[in-house]
Amino acid sequence: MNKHDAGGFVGDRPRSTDLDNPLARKLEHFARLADDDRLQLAAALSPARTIAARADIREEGDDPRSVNVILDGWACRYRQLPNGQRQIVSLLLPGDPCDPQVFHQRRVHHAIGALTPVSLAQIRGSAMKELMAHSSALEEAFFRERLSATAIQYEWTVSLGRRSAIERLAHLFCELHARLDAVGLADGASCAMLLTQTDMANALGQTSVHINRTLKELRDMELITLRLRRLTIHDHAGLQALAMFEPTYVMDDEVGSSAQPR
Amino acid sequence: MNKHDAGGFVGDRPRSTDLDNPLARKLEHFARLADDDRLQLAAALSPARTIAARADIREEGDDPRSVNVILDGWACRYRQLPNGQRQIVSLLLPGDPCDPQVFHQRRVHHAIGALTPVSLAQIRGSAMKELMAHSSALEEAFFRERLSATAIQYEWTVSLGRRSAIERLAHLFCELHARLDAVGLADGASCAMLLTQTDMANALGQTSVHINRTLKELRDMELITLRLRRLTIHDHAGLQALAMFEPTYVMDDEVGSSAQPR
DNA sequence: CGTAAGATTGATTTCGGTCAACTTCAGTGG
DNA sequence: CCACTGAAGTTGACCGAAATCAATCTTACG
Repeated sequence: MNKHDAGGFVGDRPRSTDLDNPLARKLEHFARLADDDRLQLAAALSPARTIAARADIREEGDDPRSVNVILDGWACRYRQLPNGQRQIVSLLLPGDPCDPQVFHQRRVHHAIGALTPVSLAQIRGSAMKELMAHSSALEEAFFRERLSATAIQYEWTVSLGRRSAIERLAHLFCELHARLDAVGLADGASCAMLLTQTDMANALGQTSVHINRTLKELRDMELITLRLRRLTIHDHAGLQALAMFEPTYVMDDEVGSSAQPR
Repeated sequence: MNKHDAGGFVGDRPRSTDLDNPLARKLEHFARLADDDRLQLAAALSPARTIAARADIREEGDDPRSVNVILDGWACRYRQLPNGQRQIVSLLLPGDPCDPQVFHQRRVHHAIGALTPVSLAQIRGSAMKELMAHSSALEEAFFRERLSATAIQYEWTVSLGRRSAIERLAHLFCELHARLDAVGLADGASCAMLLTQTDMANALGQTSVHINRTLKELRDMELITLRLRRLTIHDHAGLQALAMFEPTYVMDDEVGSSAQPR
């Protein structure tokens, strides 16, 4: 599973940067990649480093175009208001780039924090440019990945603005399941759910007390169960209808995702 | 509710694509442009077309990388939920690109609508690439423009999630004033305010009735006045403090904006 | 100058927040 | 192996900000 002369110089290649990383799996949804594309991509990923749960992810390098990619674990982009309130602005799952560009603005307006232990790899800006220049498939894939992230961000605005508590939570679960499914991390109707109720509250602009009650309501409606950090969706169609969730915006791909019942 | 398109082709005037367009003014904040950069930029802008107030802005071409730039008027990105509720996801002001890429996703998940009559110019994808290739200043400027738009989007999430009604409205006013100021459209402490109270409600996830009361409260606190589609900020520091507004995320530039008291 | 969109105001309701107590659970060390 | 600890989750009583419903009033403009 190892190859050199991948157009580069990279000598030693640790395990984490192998061909089957979550970023590659995700990009497959956005463009049909050639074997060589996957090779180049894997070669561009720096060795993984690990961040402890609840620690902030900080930039080290100085290259504003470089991209940190999550290989394992969950993280979030968040903002802490002067009055102490916290709002999670986006959730970052395996395969997601977590645009460290933000570290290059004058003042950091939102931080990136690990919600669980996180393993990260970096693609340098120069390597990124080369990837895009060499492969139009990769260029297309990265371009559409950005569109997808943006669409997800817009949909969060819609949730916070116009969805009720139960709709919001339902929508979050639909989104997370779809995103995890896209990188092969959903197991049929179930997937990991690594957020605490307080995290959910910080993401959905509510209190953990009310999340708890809403969760109970979703359980009582027999739409989901949530046990041992694992979410199971019993009635996918029902949950999506309640959430007014339209699955296509997450991936909007050619192939269609694997575990989308109904 | 939406009228049909304004047919386009209204009095094409190369005038609008002159050197002093709002996009150029905005980009100046992000990188120091040479005369030649401004020239190239102006040349890349297609003749302006006009969209009627309350009409949707639709894509015509087929080039996913092309960018529509607002030259005059206000628009918004919005989403209409199946239950009829409307949420404005972002506001688009003169100088803002309104990423028509969205029209190239399978299903359009959010539309772009004119809030006032809008005049638009387009930069083709190929022209865009050339601009970036020829001038690293323009490349830098467009790159940072994207960062800024993203930061604004994140801040909306924070507003909807964690700010109270009056804080939200105050924050919106601070943001709009800063953005208009950056393209030379603020006049000291005052600027145009082309949103109806219903628009504000749709942007801030509230009802127009409550916007009205909140507006009154802001007036009573002598922070602002709003008359004849014009906003005047009487106590900039007070408004910013109330909104927990941190001006730098909007532009975060070298030069600093012109009308930022204190 | 008539009309419709927008703005204003009051009365009432409701969803979600606040406060507070209590339980469960995972991990740690004696 | 159990006792202790702190974080996470659960539940109840009460409160309050914003929604809803409804009735004007004002303004822009054809």
